[in-house]
Amino acid sequence: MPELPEVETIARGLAERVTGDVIESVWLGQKKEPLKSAAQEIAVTLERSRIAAVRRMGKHIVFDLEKDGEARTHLSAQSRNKHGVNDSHVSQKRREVGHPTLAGRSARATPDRAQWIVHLGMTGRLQIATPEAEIEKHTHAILKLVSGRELRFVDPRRFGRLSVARSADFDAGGFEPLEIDVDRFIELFRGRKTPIKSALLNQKLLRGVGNIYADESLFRAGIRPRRRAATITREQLVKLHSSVKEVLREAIALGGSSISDYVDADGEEGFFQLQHRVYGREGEPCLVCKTPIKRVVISGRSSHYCPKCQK
DNA sequence: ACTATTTCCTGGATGC
DNA sequence: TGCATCCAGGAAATAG
Repeated sequence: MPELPEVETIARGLAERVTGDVIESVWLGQKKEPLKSAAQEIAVTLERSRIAAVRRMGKHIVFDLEKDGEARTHLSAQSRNKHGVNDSHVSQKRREVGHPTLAGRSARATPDRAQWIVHLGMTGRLQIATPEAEIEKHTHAILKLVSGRELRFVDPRRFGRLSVARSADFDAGGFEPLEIDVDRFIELFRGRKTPIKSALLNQKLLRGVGNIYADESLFRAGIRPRRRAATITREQLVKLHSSVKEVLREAIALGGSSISDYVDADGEEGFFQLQHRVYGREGEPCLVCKTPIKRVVISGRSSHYCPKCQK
């Protein structure tokens, strides 16, 4: 399940491989769940755009896109044609038609900017493939790249989401856990009656922390997941602030946690699952005190902790 | 304004 | 072996 460290790993891998490439055409599947923006809007925004950068925001992967004046000329021609999404593979010849006039180019010297936002949900994957490679079941989007490769979005459980941001930059909400300072961090939890575990999972507060890293952070900070956020001392929150950052940094360094079928952009597994101290260790001895690790459900999520080390 | 619960999804694991 | 049931969980929707 991709959380911040896994998404960071994937985004870095993709950045290495597709930055500078141009999206030639887009195919989107029939299933509607994976599409948060309208299919046509996604296709039109992506087609003929250059991938200027790939980065992570919370658990989202953000592709920064640029479209020059020439591309826009073709784009508007295509929009008028009202092609169905599944016909949106753009033919070679149309790509070569015409040249922008000098006037047209100077009038639009700044490239159009947009963003393609991908949330992987539970089982989403972005794979780089050759056109010959077999199309996997549950493939919901295929981007043909000018380099000749394809970028494919595969997601069996369809919890993942694709969207585009055009008029304004994408707002992922919340603070980046690796950037927030300790005072702001403490402020996030003031007056909150919700269990600290739930607060850590709330993306409007911190973006990117998921179930694994919430449990691991709370263990390192010695705080039980059910503790009401507002009752936690300043001192403990200072500890939690550093624990969250420590866990995330270590996980990123190891390429994330491969729990079920998570692999990075190169198909490589991460290794942080070997460092888990509580997550997935119900009944096993605490690595510090040997007390069996407990598992409880908090707001529908399994939560693991050591009843002796965490108060 | 908050907080808690339900819902969406499929595949793998489990049980009989 | 086959078939039904359960479980994983992020975030939006719904309810309180």
